[in-house]
Amino acid sequence: MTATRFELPPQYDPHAVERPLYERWLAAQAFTAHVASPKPPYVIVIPPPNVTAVLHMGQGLNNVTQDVLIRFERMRGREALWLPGTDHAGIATQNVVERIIAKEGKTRFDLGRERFVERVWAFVRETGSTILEQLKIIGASCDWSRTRFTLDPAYSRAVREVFVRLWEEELIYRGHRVIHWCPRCLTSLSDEEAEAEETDGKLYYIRYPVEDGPKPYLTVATTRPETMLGDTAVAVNPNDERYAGFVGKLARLPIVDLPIPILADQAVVPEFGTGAVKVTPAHDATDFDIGLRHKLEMPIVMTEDARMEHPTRVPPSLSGLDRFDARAKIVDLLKQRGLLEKIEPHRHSVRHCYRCGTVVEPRLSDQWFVKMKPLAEPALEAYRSGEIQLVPERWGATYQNWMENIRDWNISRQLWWGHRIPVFTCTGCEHRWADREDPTTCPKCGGPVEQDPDVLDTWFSSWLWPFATLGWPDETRDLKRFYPGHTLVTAPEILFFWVARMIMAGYYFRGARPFSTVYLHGTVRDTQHRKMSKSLGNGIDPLDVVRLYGADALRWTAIAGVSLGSDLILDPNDLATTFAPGRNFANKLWNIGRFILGQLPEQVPALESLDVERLPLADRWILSRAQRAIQEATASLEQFRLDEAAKRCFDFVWKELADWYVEAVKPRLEAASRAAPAGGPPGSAAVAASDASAAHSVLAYCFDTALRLLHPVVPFITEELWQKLPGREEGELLAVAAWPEAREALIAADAETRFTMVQDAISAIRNIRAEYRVSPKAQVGVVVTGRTTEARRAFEGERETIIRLAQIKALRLDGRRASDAGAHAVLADGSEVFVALAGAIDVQQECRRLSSDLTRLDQQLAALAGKLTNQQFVARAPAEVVAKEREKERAWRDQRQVLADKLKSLGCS
RNA sequence: GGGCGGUUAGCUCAGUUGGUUAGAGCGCCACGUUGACAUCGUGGAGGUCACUAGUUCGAGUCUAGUACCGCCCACCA
Repeated sequence: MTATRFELPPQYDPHAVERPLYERWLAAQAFTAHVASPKPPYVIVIPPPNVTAVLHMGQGLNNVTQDVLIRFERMRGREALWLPGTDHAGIATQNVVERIIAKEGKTRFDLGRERFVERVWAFVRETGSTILEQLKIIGASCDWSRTRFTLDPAYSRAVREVFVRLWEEELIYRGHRVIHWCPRCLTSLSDEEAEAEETDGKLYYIRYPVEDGPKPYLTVATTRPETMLGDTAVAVNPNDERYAGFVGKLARLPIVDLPIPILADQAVVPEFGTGAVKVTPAHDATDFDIGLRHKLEMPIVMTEDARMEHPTRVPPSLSGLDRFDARAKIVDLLKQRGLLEKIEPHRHSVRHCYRCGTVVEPRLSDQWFVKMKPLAEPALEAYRSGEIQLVPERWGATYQNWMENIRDWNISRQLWWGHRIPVFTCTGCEHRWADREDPTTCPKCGGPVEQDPDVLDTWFSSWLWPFATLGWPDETRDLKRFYPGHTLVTAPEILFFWVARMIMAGYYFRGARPFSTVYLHGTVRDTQHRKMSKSLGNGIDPLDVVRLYGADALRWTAIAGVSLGSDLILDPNDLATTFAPGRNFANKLWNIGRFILGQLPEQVPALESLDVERLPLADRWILSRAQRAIQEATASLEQFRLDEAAKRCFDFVWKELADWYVEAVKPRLEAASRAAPAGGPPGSAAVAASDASAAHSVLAYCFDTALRLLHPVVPFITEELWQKLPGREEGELLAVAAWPEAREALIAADAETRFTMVQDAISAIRNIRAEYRVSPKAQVGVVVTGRTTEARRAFEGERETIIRLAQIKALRLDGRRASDAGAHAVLADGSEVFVALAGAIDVQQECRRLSSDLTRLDQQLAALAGKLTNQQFVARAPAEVVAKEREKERAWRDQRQVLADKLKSLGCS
């Protein structure tokens, strides 16, 4: 925006200022953290978005929250580092590129591993910076000079180092067990990556014929009939007397037509289903354990993409069928043979792949696991001792529960995109080891070596983010200066995936917490409280919001619209309403700025040069309110109550500065501009000028303070306006300016009380005018009678304010009035307001008004009297509470008296 | 099955250790363009704080239970 401060347009135009300002911040390196600076550090590492991601509202909320915190701490004088970057996101990214080449009619197997990975790299190089650029658009003050990617060579070295260390410490092992397998992504998943979802399914009761048993068959219940092709036993609980006679006999597995043992195992719950369960060791984790205990065979009867296949167990008619088609067909076959007893509806949880939603298939395979118990202990202790705090605190129980019941982590993925597992096997002597370098020959026998084909779980690299981004394992200057970090801001969804594991890695590899506070914000939802998602089509594109209403409006809604830990509810069908508060506020701020900047001379005297004690009441009031705003906003930010901080600043700017102070000070400013050229009575010009000059100081100070306080939430508009304040030096930036400090000397409780009386008087007059429908143009006469000396002084001091804000012609403060034709009001302290309305007044209406006030007061007084005559209350309540109630009663009685007198004098019945 | 959260104005939500007449934004009604702002101003209407019982001098706030909504965890197949 090139306009000078005297010719700003009446509407704030975010597009004209945002990009140039961001460029300016970058050019000034305002967001760059310095290793050599003497300031105490404050570090946030970004939750790295997927490298292929485009910004969505959840990330908008996440990043704006981080930006508020980092900007606040930067202004407070800390060496603030917000470290940005992206995650290679193994499965997700591989899926994206697989979809792209699918359009060319190819699969990754057509390309081969090397060419496919090259293809992914090309894609990442092309699109990988998209989301980072989008973060700039919403104003994120990241230190872009430190941007990291989890597949950077340096970062990959850290991943490899961690793997090898864990290997050396024997915390990594090869496990042969049933894991979660995604038949679409063709990879194994960790327990966390297989999301349970309640589903309405069916429970099939199937009869397995029994040879020489007490009965000719045994009925088992299953939700997955197709797995029966892999059954190698039937199990019952050892204490289940119903089946005692069956244990040790053989059942005939239908369709496959094989004999399988009936055995007893503790894992079987007698109450569920029939109490007899089919055992499929290769396709069910519990059955696998049973299989181990009873040394059963464990045939795998499905292909990796979940089609039925087995040389002897799958009959030709089922071979090659998808598992769900096979299920239907098997159910038919059982029906035909009279072996299907019944089908019951059954609600149970089914696990799905967290990346593609496919139903996960439990599958027996060999994978690499990390032993987690040794890692979890310090992480658990960190929470218990308070070294790491969760905000809101209630997530602590969830964290603790997970840590206490932690299970080993399957870290191998059958993918191509990611960190290849650095395990090597000699094809000669079968020696197997993990290596920091790529070996060409076996160190034992010199034979040829093969590397493990799998890659590591993406989270196995991101759990190192707080230190691998700073150069670990090297003891870099960055690492020494910026580790440990401070605040981690994220959604609870990745508490286990990422946060818990970062804490474990931090203690294990660095011996120190990665951060001291975990701030967990809510989820972005639509008005039906559904999570915003691409598939539901209920999302809001943050960039659309920026285009329509500006980045600050987006930020305002994301911060002021959501309290600590709660979800952010937005209406995707009504962006205008959703983001209007932020846009309106920005515009208000802009116009307050327009007015104030237009008033200020080039040289504004510093506040320090004023004798605060002698300032007009309104000035002392607003200066005091500014201190409160500073104190309260700062305290709220320190407690992560960002919405409270934002709203407190909003109220200061709009409800206090604009609605009252600016209006109160206008007469003085006008008087000065009138007096200056012509001159009135001797000396009046000088007085007016000095009054105005003081007002300039107060205005400049309050506005400057407001801009500083609001900058973390709405950085663009505040910077733009701040730049236009007089006295700005070349190159000065609000982004790195000092956070305001409250000054005790400016706090004036008495001024606040007295100005409140003035506000009450004005409101009372306005109320009467509205109620009697007095035209705004009608300049009525008003008499205000202060009850106390204090009140009278206040009204006298702000006489001009009352006249102006209540739109009145004549104001008397001596209690004398021309007639009784008018409307009355009684203020909280018993002061009286009389508005002369000769002609317009309707005595009946006035009576009704006053009596209804009286009735209300009487009701309140009655309730209060009940309280005060209650001996229990007087005896048990704290003395100050009782005193407060007594004081209240006195004030209400005064008000009542005044009202009653009025009614009497008006002759109301 | 276990654990956690929510239920306050038409809508979205505040209400921090129990203590003024329960608040805000948006929406609604009335009036109004006075040179900062109609993306505005002034005034107003609107709430038995989900329900029940309890603790207490006093409960939106604490306790127990009920109902509905949501989230997390869990090897009952």
